[in-house]
Amino acid sequence: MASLGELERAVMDLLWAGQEAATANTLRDQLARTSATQDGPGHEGKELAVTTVLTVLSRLEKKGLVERERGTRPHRYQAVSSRADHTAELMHEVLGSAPDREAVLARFIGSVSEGEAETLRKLLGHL
Amino acid sequence: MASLGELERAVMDLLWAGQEAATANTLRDQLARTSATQDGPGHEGKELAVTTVLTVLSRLEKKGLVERERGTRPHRYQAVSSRADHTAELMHEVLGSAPDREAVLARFIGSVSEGEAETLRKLLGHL
DNA sequence: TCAGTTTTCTACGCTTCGTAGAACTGTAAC
DNA sequence: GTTACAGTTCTACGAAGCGTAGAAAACTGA
Repeated sequence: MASLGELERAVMDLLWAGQEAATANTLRDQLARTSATQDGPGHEGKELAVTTVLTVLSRLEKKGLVERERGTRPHRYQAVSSRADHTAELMHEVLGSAPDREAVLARFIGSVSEGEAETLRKLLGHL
Repeated sequence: MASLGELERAVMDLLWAGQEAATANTLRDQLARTSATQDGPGHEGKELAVTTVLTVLSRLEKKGLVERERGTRPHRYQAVSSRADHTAELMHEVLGSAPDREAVLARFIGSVSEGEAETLRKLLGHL
């Protein structure tokens, strides 16, 4: 249950980018703005209904990616884990499903940039 | 377009396991047998229709995971790349979607077993 | 209590996947 | 070369996931 839809991902990106918990309305506005800027001029930002955003947030909550404060009246939503954590977890998930983990790691390392290889060496150094 | 359904995955597992190209019928039989043994006794193997297997193979072909020899009359199907290659590619895909690649790698390395860390060190050594 | 805001319920259309019948096609034997 | 059969493609349906949002319910401030 790892894959996200397009809008779900867009919402997660916003939650991961912002450091504070956000309300559905805030997110709705940000979605309008970001899609307007990123998709270039002429492609006006999607004016989503707030209910749409709320539905998506509920689904993300059910998936365990988002948690909400139910106390405050406009509920505030935030990502459960950082994007980096989440992505790393995904990578482990992908890797975990393989019986030949070492072979996978070999292939993986084989196609990593030199800069990243260096990063990895450093990270592995102090273990 | 990375995720596979349950049956699609089962078929890929068979294609990855066998070294030779297989026909739809062969796969149908293997599916019946493997699900019988793996799921324990009492759970009889799924007797799928051959058309079902063919449909799945077509879909896998469209996804670029499988290729078939159209020359021979019972078409023969085989995985385009090894499971290890495929999995490693998936990992790169997951990683590639992140703007903070180094942070992801750090988290990833952080939760790798010591044995695998050793493997990684060796792999990174001779680059 | 009332009006406005926020959340939940319900729903519809689209796509993917498991599943397979129906129809078509190639092949081998007669 | 016509026929019978194995193999392949076409078409389709039901379930689930996702984008989308209206309608209804719940809440809050006045």
